[in-house]
Amino acid sequence: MLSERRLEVLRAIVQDYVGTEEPVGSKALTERHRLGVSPATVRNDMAALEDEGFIAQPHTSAGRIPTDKGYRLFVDKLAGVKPLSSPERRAIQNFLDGAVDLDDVVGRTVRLLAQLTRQVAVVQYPSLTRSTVRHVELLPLAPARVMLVLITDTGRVEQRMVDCPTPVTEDSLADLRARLNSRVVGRRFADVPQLVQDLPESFEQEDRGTVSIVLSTLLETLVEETEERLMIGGTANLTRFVHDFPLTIRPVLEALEEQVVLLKLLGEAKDSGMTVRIGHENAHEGLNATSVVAVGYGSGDEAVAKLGVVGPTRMDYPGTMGAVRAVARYVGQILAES
Amino acid sequence: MLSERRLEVLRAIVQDYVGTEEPVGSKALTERHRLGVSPATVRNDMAALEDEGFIAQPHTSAGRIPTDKGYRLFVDKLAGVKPLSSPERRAIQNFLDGAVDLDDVVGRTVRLLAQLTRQVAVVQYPSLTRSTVRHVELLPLAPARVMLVLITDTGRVEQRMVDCPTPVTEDSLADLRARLNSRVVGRRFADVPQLVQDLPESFEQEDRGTVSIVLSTLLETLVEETEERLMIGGTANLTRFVHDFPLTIRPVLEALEEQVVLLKLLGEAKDSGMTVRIGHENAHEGLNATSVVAVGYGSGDEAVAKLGVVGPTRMDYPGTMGAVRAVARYVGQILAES
DNA sequence: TCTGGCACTCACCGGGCACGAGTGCCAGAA
DNA sequence: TTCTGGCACTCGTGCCCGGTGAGTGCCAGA
Repeated sequence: MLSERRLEVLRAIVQDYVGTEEPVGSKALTERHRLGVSPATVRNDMAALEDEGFIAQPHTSAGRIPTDKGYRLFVDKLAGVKPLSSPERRAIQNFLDGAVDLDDVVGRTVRLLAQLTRQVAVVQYPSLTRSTVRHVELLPLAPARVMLVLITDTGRVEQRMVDCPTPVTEDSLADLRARLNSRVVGRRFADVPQLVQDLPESFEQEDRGTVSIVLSTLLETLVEETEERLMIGGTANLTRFVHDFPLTIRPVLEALEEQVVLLKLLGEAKDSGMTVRIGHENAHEGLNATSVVAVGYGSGDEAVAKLGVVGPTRMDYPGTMGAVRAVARYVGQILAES
Repeated sequence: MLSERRLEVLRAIVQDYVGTEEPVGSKALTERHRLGVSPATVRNDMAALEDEGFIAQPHTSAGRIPTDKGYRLFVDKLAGVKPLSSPERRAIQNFLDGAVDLDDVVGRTVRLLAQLTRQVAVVQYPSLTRSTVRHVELLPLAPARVMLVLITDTGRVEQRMVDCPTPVTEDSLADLRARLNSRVVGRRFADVPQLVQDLPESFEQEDRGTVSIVLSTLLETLVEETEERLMIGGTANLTRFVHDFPLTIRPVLEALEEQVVLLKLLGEAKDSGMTVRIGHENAHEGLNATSVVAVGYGSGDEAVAKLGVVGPTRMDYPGTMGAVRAVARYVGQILAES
């Protein structure tokens, strides 16, 4: 087991490296931190830490930098979550309070998170499957054409065109609308399929074609939209470290463009509590030099979606985690209010 | 005025430079193009072109590269628009045909354009002000709470919450819905304000409060949403030239993150026909090293929005213009069908 | 007006060299 | 046993320097 002081040395190395972006040597370390021992002692500790795989040397006559394993230990044992200052908290609230609709909430959240952490921010739209139905609307556009509009409790709206096999009257449409809503309003999306299962049977023969096609479109929408949407921002922050890995930036940008990858990334995060994935812990190759800090957010106790940031493994973990957690909380509040 | 051959030399320089990304000298030029004259002659022509400001030398003993002015002349006089191959056209159509809703159309368009041009693609959502109303829906959510849903002929849906001063009955809401729709369906958004101007007067005193707040919310939505939405993609393509301007990439990413800047950029493009803005012709400083190729698209003759690409001034103009034009046409068709 | 020749410029490349940060090891002190 | 100071060693970085070659401008002659 590592002694108390060796852990302290690791913490100091991580902190210095995050700050300076340069390998840190034994002498500099004793000068900047009150370790109470000489550089020679620190060197011995460093050798031990290197044996254990927590730090590494880029080349022989250079200082040490933390490895992924080193950051992992730092995050798990050595670092807390740094709470935001109260001016920062006020700023978050003010900024988010101005949002007019869901798109706006998500957009503002992304910008906010990118600005606070100075990294790339990713925010998932509230998931349909975990949301509840606020309203289903059926609009007659033409005799045999209906628009299906789905509204969630989180304010999200989805619409689909439905071509009916036979012309539908305003009356039977109103009937369907009423019966449909009475069954599904307030229920979770995941439960909708079985709630409407027997609905066609209760209609006249002539309307059943229309009813079942409307229902199947509704169910399709649920399935299709389960592949969630998300928004990203702050990609310009990637250029902050372009000087030491100009070639690392490309795979990251590519990964960020693939929603599938990002959704998987957020999906891997735990539902509650914060998840930190460091370097090679990320399955996607392009993100092997980055860390992801993600957390679920929601209007109530339960997470309806996730948000987080993507940055270099060499990031300020306590600060980033603090910002991510704070933003998630405030977004949850905003959603609960609307 | 420049002689025919000098223009030919300029064209050759632009083509070679776009291909190789390296300053092009007189000797290489005569070897790769059948100009029918010696390097010495070309040198004289180059000197003349440099005097006129069409090309420049990065440093004394190097070849020439085109200036913004040189590219401008190339685009205006020397380059055509390169039509796509028919496999490419088929691929576009197949890819766009699979779209299920407006978001999907725009998303696919962005990816397509980024892939075809290997540059950053920007697609504006169909504008509200130039669209027509397909339907306005009013949904009672609570006794004094109504959701306003606005549907455009291009498939776009906007919704707003309305808090009414007094509880509204289902009947009076239906009445308002019917009268509202009879006035505005099929009309252009820009005309809506004056079409509904006198509507409150025709209602009973007790409902006027509700009517006017619904209308004002509707009008607000029109104004707010005039600041359009857009989608971008292909930012990973920026890294293709990271080797010669690693520091240029940052301002570009920053500019791309500001929707306002992009909207202005597209807004400056002509409504019809293609617009090419080269280097310093772009007002925004961050984009001084990039060119923007933009064009309007729409379901009919008229443009409802714009799309385009952002790339280095050293881009394949004929090919890019061809791709942008083709994609715009197909998107227009898709929108017209839905 | 074009061409070949010629002198000149200057970015780029590779080698050699000094510098210095950082290391590992060891003997002696606490 | 643990820490400390000293010392030799490594090696990346920055700098200078000369050679090379692509490219130029100019000029005299066709």
